[in-house]
Amino acid sequence: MLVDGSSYLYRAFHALPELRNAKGEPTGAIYGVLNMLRKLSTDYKAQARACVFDARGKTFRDEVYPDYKATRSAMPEDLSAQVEPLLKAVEDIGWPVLVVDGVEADDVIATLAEEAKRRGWRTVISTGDKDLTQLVDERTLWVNTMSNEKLDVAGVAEKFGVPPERIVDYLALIGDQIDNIPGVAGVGPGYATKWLKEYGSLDEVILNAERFTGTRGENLRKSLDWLPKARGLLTVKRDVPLNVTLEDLAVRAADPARLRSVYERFGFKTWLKEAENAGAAPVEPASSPAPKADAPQKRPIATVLDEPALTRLLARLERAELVGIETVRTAGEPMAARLVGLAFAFEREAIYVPLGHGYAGAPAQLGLEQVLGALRGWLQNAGRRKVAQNLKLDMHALANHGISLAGASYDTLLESYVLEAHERRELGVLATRHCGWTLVSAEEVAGKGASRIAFSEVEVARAADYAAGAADCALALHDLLFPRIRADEKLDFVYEKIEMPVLPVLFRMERNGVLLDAARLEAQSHELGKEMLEKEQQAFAAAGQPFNLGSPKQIREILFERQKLPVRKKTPTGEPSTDEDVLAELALDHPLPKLILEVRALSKLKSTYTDKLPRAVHPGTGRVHTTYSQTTAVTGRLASNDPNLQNIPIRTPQGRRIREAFIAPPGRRIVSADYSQVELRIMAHLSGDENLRRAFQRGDDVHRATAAEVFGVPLDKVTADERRAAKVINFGLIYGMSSFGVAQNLGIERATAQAYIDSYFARYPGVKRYMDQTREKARSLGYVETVFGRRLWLPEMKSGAPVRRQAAERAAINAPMQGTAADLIKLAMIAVQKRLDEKRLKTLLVMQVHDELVLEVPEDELEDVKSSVRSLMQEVAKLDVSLVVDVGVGKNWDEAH
DNA sequence: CTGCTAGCATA
DNA sequence: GTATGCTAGCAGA
Repeated sequence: MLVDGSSYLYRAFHALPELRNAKGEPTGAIYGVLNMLRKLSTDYKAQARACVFDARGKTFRDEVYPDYKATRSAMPEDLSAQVEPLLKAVEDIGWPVLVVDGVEADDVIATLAEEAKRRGWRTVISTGDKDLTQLVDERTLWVNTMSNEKLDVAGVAEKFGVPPERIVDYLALIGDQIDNIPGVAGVGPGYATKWLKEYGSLDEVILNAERFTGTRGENLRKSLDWLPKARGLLTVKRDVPLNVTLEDLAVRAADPARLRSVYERFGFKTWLKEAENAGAAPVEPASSPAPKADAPQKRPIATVLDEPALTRLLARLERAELVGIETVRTAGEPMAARLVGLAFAFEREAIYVPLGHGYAGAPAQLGLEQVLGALRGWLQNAGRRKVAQNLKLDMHALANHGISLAGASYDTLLESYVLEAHERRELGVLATRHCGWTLVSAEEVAGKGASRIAFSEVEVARAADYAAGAADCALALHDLLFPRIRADEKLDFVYEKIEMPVLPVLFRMERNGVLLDAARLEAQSHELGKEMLEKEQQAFAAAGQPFNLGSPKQIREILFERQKLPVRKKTPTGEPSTDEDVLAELALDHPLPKLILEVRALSKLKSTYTDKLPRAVHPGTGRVHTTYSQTTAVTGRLASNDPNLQNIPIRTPQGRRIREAFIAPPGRRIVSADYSQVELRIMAHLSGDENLRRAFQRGDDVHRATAAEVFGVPLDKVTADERRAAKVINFGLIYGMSSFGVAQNLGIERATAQAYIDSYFARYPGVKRYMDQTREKARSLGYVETVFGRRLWLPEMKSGAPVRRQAAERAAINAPMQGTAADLIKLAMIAVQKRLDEKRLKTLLVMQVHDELVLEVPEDELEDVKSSVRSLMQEVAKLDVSLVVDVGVGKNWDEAH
């Protein structure tokens, strides 16, 4: 029995929830690997066994291939902290540990397997790594103890389409992402199998390389020199020198005292109890949940199909202190969703109420109207508190049926966002990470992509597992996450005073939508189309042939291969770039790049905006309803999608015309209120820099003021170029700039850019100090904060890869400014909506674009709204620098600017 | 049909 | 240099 401990170490670390013992030391990976070994001990009765780990440092593969594993990132701290304790623990539970200097676990395993083979023994190799299937033969079995997959010779042939002795050929063709060994570009498992079946072996494929057609054939020919090397790297060594024999690995009984002390040390309570029962108890199977001290229990699921059950449900809902809810909805936009079922979790039970399952053989269900009629009072009662994952979606689904959800007190999506903005937070992911649960996913019950079925077609029992499980999980997650927020004054403020209160404001904005002049956009589409056609013809003439202007690949061929224009930069995949910067530069000397740029600009406007926006108009309301994501941007900003209303063009006159189509209905006006230079003002506040604060207090044009300081000229003598350079520097500061970026942006030498930056920091020493402190804080604490205490974690600050680390440093500089601005406008939105409600105004908030609020205002409310929105936004917080808001009014969004 | 890349719109 | 979302093209399966 040969176990690849290293492969399980990584997989266990990532697959299991974040376990810790009482001392707070991470134990998840240790638990996972020990669990694996325990399971193997019961599944197989071996006479010799070993658990093998990779040694640190270089191996022969690094010698022959310097890029080996070069793309692998450093081991996370929580994992590396577990390695040494794990090695000891494995020994303590009675498994010999092998770590051989300069040799990878794979090669040690292969060498021992070879020795066993010589002796005629049968061998089981347990690993998560498919590469080792190359060792499978009549007497050698490959098993993955995590997934329970077992492969013998026939199994390997079936899974990969090639026998074990061809696995290295197969792997060489595909390549290995993890170990940074390239294969043939464009060849995946499908083609690798096909080729090896046709030609028999990699050597034959290489010999017949000329016969392969197309891009894939060309790629194969490019890889001819490399493929044998790749195969060499992927072939395990079966003859490494070892100073152990199979006799040394003979299985011995574990020492009960050592077992107990291991389990005790790591807090594996179930195992400890079992070990204390003198080894008589059976070994716990691998599939049992992690022994997490405070892991919640899943609630049993029941389904409500008749009136008495509904009556009982309602009575219990009315008594429950807090209820987890989940709506099952038809797919598509939130505004169009219809209810298919409702789930509730409280006390010791999770309940599913199917409403619209209509497949053949579906059980008789209560009517939608009947159920909503019965539950309406509870759903709309603000005193009955609810929690859900992504409440806004449930609010929309219910609103579509005329129900206004009240008492929506907690949202686990927002709780995770406040606590761990940098982590993933799909419900299933949260369930695993925090509860150690595996949830039934929507994909599992309804399928995905084209084969997805409507929830109304899903079996009631399966939908119940899914929906009641989700409601249950929301309640359980809340119990775990909310106390962590309450315990931290800053996070409590962000959750209670910003995120939860802005949620209903966003909901209202989404339902309000914005009125669109679709006919106007369609007319613009038509014009843009005509213009594009003309430019396209000119481009074809300049190229001497027609080509697809939307294809960077074809543009590359025309410009760099046929016309031999110089390659200015490469894309991340190594192809010559044809982006705007490159084409703009080439356009100085050649006609074609300019035409391509012009067509691109037109095509972007047409395809993304004038063609698409009219189709986004909701048939019921005649307006466009975006969805704001409150938990996408790690900095605290909102994101807008379906459609994105936060990237409507403004810079070019042609683009601006699209804003003319965002209109107010008769008798109303569009009002736009935007914060002026808000991020720079926040920087002035955060840094306390006197010079910068003074510029804002005096009401100076801040870019002009910066130019005067940096270039040492009087304010009224600043040239346009100097102001432009100062503006680039100011923005650069917000983004954690480098001299390289500034130089590129201004088209100047790097040294000159550096001189500007030095001069800036000399004139604004407070800013310099602030930047240094922020970097230092991010490094030492691992996070940065906004003025209001929103926290952004930056795990990559400690990355061993300089590029990643520097990117994290720039994010650390930017996040407090971008994030504080996001906090400010969210607070302002809450205040504005509150006032609209209190004064019973008919004004609607219709859009938010990061530093701008857009409202639709009845003419008789204009004066009131203009002044009150301005003052609410300006007074939303007292910073050391005053906030300035510009307000504009118009019949459309463009005029309002 | 699905997922990725290149490119580009916003603050 | 920060933070996003969307589209067309294209290759893989």
